[in-house]
Amino acid sequence: MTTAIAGDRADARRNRERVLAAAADAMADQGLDVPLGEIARRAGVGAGTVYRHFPSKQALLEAVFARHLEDLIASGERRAARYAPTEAFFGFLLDIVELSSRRGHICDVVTADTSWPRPVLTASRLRFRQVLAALLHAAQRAGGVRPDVDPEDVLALTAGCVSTLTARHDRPAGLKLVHLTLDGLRPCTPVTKARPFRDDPQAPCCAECGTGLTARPTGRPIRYCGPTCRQRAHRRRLAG
Amino acid sequence: MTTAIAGDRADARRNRERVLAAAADAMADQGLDVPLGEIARRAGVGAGTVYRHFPSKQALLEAVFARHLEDLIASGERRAARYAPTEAFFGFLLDIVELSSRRGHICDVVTADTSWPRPVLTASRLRFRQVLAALLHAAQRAGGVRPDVDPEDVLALTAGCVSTLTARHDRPAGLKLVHLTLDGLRPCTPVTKARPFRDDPQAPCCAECGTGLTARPTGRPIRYCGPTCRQRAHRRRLAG
Amino acid sequence: MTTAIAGDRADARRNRERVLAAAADAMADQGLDVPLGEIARRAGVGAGTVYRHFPSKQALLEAVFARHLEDLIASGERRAARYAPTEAFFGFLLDIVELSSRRGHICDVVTADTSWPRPVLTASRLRFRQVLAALLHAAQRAGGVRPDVDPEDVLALTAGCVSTLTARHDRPAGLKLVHLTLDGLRPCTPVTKARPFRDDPQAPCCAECGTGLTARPTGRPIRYCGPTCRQRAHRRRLAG
Amino acid sequence: MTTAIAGDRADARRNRERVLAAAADAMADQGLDVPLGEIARRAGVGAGTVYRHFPSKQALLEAVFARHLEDLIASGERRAARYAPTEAFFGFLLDIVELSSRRGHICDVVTADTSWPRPVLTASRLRFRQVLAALLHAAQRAGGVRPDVDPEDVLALTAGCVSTLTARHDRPAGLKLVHLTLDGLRPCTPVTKARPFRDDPQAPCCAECGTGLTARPTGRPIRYCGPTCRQRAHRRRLAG
DNA sequence: TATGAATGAGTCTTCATTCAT
DNA sequence: CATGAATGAAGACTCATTCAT
Repeated sequence: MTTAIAGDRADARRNRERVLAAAADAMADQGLDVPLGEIARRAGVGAGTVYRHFPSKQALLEAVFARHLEDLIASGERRAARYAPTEAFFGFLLDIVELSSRRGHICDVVTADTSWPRPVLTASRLRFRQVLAALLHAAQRAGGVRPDVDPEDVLALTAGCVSTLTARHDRPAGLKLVHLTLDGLRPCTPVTKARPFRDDPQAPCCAECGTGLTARPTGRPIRYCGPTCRQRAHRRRLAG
Repeated sequence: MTTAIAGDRADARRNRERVLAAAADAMADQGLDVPLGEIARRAGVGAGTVYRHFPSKQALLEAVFARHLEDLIASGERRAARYAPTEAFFGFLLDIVELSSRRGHICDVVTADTSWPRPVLTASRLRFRQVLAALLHAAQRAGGVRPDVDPEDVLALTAGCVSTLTARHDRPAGLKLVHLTLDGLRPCTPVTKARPFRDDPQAPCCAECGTGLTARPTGRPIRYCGPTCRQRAHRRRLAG
Repeated sequence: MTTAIAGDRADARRNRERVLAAAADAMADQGLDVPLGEIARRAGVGAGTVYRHFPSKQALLEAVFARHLEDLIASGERRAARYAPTEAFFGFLLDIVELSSRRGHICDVVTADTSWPRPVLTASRLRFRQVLAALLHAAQRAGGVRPDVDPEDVLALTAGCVSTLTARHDRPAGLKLVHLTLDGLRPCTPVTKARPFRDDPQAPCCAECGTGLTARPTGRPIRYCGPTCRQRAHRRRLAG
Repeated sequence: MTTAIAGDRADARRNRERVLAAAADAMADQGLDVPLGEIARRAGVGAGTVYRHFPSKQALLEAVFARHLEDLIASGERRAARYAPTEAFFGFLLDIVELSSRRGHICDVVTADTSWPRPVLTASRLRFRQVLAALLHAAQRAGGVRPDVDPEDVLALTAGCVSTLTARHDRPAGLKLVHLTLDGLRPCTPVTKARPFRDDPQAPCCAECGTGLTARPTGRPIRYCGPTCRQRAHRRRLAG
């Protein structure tokens, strides 16, 4: 009896694995809307077998996500164990980008906090957050990462990197951009300031550098914050 | 009479606008898979009316995208006309991020070149690319942007920023990250180097700094690239 | 006022004609399921105008049919007025076949008595029947048509001819068949007898000529009705 | 998994049969435009089940047609095996008329060669043609059928017979007409000649017998081909 | 037990008909 | 008054889920 059950269990586990792998592939190829029948077909099992292992399609997708998160967690733990903090942190982020972009649409889960209602993912997600936070804080203590970013920042930025890498079909070029982005987390990077349009009457600003301007009492509208910018604009006009 | 497209009557134009707006809203709320009936319901019209104005759901989505692109183009042209090159360029990117993230899933279109087979979008997309390229090149000539990025890079990075902003539900924090990312386009930012795992047998590297290592003939595995890194790791272990 | 109304009437009549003609064309091209909008498009009017002239699509189709019937009636009356009875009768049938097959699916109406519920057609149909019956009876009195056929027979046969002509894409060949068929209405053509399968136990018949057979009391099954047929079958077997 | 076709399980085969039968019935009752849902309802299954067995409505109709053709083929082969050539040939035609008219609109398929684009029917159609041609040629060799008809002629004529039988709601009367028509295929039947209208200026002909007339140099229009016809017309006028 | 057949609600799309312009 | 835009009830088809084999 025991042996028979054990045999069944092995069989079931094998099927479960095949379904999970097929689902991950199918989702990467065709998006999250891939029909369940397609997943079953790729796994070489019947639709009923998929339902034997996962109570709904939703649950299957969550299992795929959880599996992905576990891969990331494992990667983070390896990085933490074997590298200096800063190296481990950035290496982990690159791992996330790499693994997530390869898996297509699955990457969303890394950041999605509220979009999946079921609590199945909670455990994996929590551990993932802990690993990320630990690596981040260690790197910050080591001085390799700006102190004013929190784990949410990092997560959002990483999601952006996955998007960047996916958008840039030229893979080396994409990676270059990812590195560019991640370097923004290192200390001492200046921050671009957003500026309103110059002609916005509610917020006049220098036409050259965008500095906010205060209207003169004379009423004549001013265009530049000072002679420096006026001169610079003049030179540009000459250069045409 | 297969799907005659509506003409220019006042009520028809009004309905067309309502449908477009409702579609943009619905897509932002529920994704590109939003049922057409939901769009019709939001617009307060019948399903048939949607089809009178757009011959298929696909065409409706494309029209929404094209409209979005045209908004971006207009924004870019305003920036180009009224700002110094570098200001205009970064302002345009922030506009894109701003407008696209508000519109949810529509942002994909900014980067998607080949994913939409129909040529409806071609014209808008082309002009968008031209505007972006012009702003980029002007900013590069002005010395405000690294010379080694091309329009594709910028587009991919911008897509990443949209993703970042969407992922970070805290809006000011998200904008901070976006600025961080865009600053990577300014000159003189160093690039993070990706490194393989230290224990990868095919590519051993220093456990502290990641520098590639060459195995010694003695066979004893080495862990650090030199005494400096060994000492640094030691101090970290003491602190840990 | 009167002039204005007269002008309107002329205009309306013109539109009514255009719609009728467009409907006939469209039905010939695309079948009875042609969308009403397509008819309006071909007529160069709006859908509303079609409804101004015909209260429903059904009514429009019936008007087309009635028009077709009136064409046939006119043809029949010309034949009756100008030809000898037998000539007139067969000429009329050929006219029906000709006109109906040219008009595609409309031909059904010639025979359809009960399929169209509305009484709009009744008047035209009645007159058509009268014309046909008059021509038939005259031809029968003249000895040119078998006396044992009635108008229903003729109508059914004519419908068959339309079908034959439509089925045979080679037009001259189709006409040859039509003539072949119509000649069956002339006097003295023998009638093919339908026969059950020889091996049908309920109705044994001669394997050569199909004559019904009576089982012999001996029980040995018989195959031929007599020596003549047996010999004929034998010769055929030799000829192989 | 787009419309996986059902396999060979007992229940699946049973359902497939029920769907086919229901489709044939429904098509006979309501025409080819019968809603698929109606077919499903008659078969006592869900709409999805119909799609499991037939990938589209089109495919279902084709399957019904193919089934019909196969019935006809079987009938033709039985006729060929058990009857003398001429008997077999006419018996086959009567079988076709019988089976097709019972099945309503399906009869079209017998003649339709090019109207169904998909090649599903090709095999059945080809065999049907072969059976028909074989029977025809054998009957022609046996002297029972005019040598100047080809299989296309026969097919077109048979389609006409189906139409005739359908049009004549009185079944025995309809069969009488069918026999009348088919006898036209037997040797030595004269062919009705079509004649233009007498008053057609381009083709003047005798008002009594239709023979073409040549205008006299005197210019006075002539009405009859000779004194015989003139006298005959005179007598008719007296009788009229 | 695993399979895959059956289900039926939901989606896109068409089109006869009505009605505002 | 003619136009053509709006309507909404079907219809074909898909697919997550259940259940018989």
